[in-house]
Amino acid sequence: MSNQVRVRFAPSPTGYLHVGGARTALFNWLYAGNQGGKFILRIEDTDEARNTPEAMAAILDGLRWLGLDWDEGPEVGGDRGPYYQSQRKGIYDAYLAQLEAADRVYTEENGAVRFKFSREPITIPDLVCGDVALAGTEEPDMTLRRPDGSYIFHFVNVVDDIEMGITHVIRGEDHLSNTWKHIDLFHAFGKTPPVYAHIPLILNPDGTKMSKRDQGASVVSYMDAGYLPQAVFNYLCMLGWTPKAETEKLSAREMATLFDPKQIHSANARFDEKKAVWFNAQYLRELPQDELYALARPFLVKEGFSIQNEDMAARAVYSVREKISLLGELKGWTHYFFNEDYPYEAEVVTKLNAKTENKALLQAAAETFASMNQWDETSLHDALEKTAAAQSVKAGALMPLLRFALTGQNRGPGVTTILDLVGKDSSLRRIERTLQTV
RNA sequence: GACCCCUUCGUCUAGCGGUUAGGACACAUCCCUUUCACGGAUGCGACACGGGUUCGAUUCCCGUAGGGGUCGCCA
Repeated sequence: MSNQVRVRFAPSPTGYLHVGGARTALFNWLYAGNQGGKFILRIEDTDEARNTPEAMAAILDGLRWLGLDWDEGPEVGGDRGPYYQSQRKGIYDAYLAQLEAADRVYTEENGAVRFKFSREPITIPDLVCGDVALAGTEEPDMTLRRPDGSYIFHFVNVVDDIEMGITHVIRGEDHLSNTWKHIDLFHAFGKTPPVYAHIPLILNPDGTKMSKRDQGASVVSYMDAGYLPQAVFNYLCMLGWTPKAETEKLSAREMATLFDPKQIHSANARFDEKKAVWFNAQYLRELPQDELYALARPFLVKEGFSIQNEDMAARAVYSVREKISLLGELKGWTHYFFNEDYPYEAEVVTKLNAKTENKALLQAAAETFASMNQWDETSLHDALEKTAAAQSVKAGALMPLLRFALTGQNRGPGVTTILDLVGKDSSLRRIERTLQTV
C-alpha cells in the first residue's frame, strides 16, 4: 500500500452541479495535483428515488467544463470500482457482516439495521477548523441499512472511503457535524480515519445560505451567461483561499502548485458576482481571435444573428473583446455588424439633430467614401482626416457622427475598424439610411 | 432545544503579541482617448461587543451578540 494521496468528489446525482459542489471538487482536484495524488469521482446514488440520468450527465458535464478530469471514476474506470454506489451492494453487505461479527449492530423489528455508537469522546482532526473535540454522543444509534436492504449515506460513504483508499476528505462544512459518526465507523472497522478538511460554505451576496433556487447556484448558469471555465475555476478557488502569490489570477496548474488546504479561510464566503465577472474579463481579453470566436459564435447564433462571413464575424467579435466582460454581453456590442436595420438609440438621434451641419458632415464623408478605391483602416483614417479638414472641423467632431450613423450607438470599436469590417457598400447604405431616417 | 463551525474595509481576504492593519474586486477622482472600454495614478474604506491575560492585543482565554451548520430508515 503506497502512501499516495487519494481524494474524491462524491456527488449525488439528484440535480445540477451546484457551485458549492464545484468548489469542493476544485479543491480536491487541486490537492491531488499538489500532492501528485489521485482525484477520484464517486457517484453516491443509493437513493434510487431521487437519482436521474439527466442529473448524472449534468454533473459530469459541469466537471468537465471546469476542466476537472478524474483519475478514477465513471467513464474512466479504475481498479477500485465500481464507482457507482448503486453497484456496490455486495461490498456493503460484507462490511456490514464485519460489524455484525463485532457485535456493533442490531436489527430492529422492521428489519432496519442500526450501528451502536461507541459513545466515547471523539476528536475530529481538521485541516481547516483545527481539532474539534466532541463529548460522547447522546444521539440515538444511527441506521446503517433500511428494511429494504438499501444502505444509508454515512455507512456507504465510510465503506467506500476505506475501499477506495481515500487519504484526505475535503468536503463542505455542512458535513462537519456528522464526521464523528464516520470516525466512529472507521474505528469499528479497525481503520484509521482519513485526514479531514471541511471547507466553508458559499453564501448569497446578502449572507443567506445559497440554495438550489438562488441566482448563480448552478454551474450551468455560468455557462449560459458566457463565463469562461477558467474564470469560474479561478474565482471559485479565490473564495476562501488566498494563495501566497503576486496575483489572484492564476492558472489551474499554478493553483495546484500553490494549494494548501490549511490556508483555506474558515469562515463562510459570500458570492461576489462583480469579482467573478472581473476574472472573466481578464481571461476573455487574452484569448486569440480564433479561440474567442469559437466560444463566442454560439452566443451570436443564439441571438439570431445571420453570419454571412465567418472571418468578418470573428474580427467583429475580436474588435470588442475589451468592451465586454461576459460573452452574453456580445449582443449589444455586435448586433449592428450583422444587421443593417439596427435601431438608433435616443441619445444618438438627439446628438445628430443637435447641429444642422451634422448631416452635411455625414454627407461629405459619404462622398469621400464613395470615391475610394482602397478600403482599409489606414486609407480610411487618412480619408477621414482630409474630409474633416476640408469641412473645417476636427476629426474628433466627425468620428462620433459616423459612429452614430454606422451603428446607431455611441459606443463601440474605432470608427475606421467598423468601416473596414462592414465594407464600403454597407457603410454607404448605413450613412444614407441615417440621413433619410434620423 | 442540544451540539459544532465562524466573525478584519461594501465583498473576498493577508495578518499568526509590538504593522502608518497589506492586497484584490467594487466605488470615486484624475490621466490616456474619435465613443465605449482597456490601461495607469490617486483616494475612500475594517479588526462585532464586553471582560480578562500581558509592559503591550486584530492576534491568546472567557462571555455576549450575530451568521452558518448538524441532530433522517436524504445525500
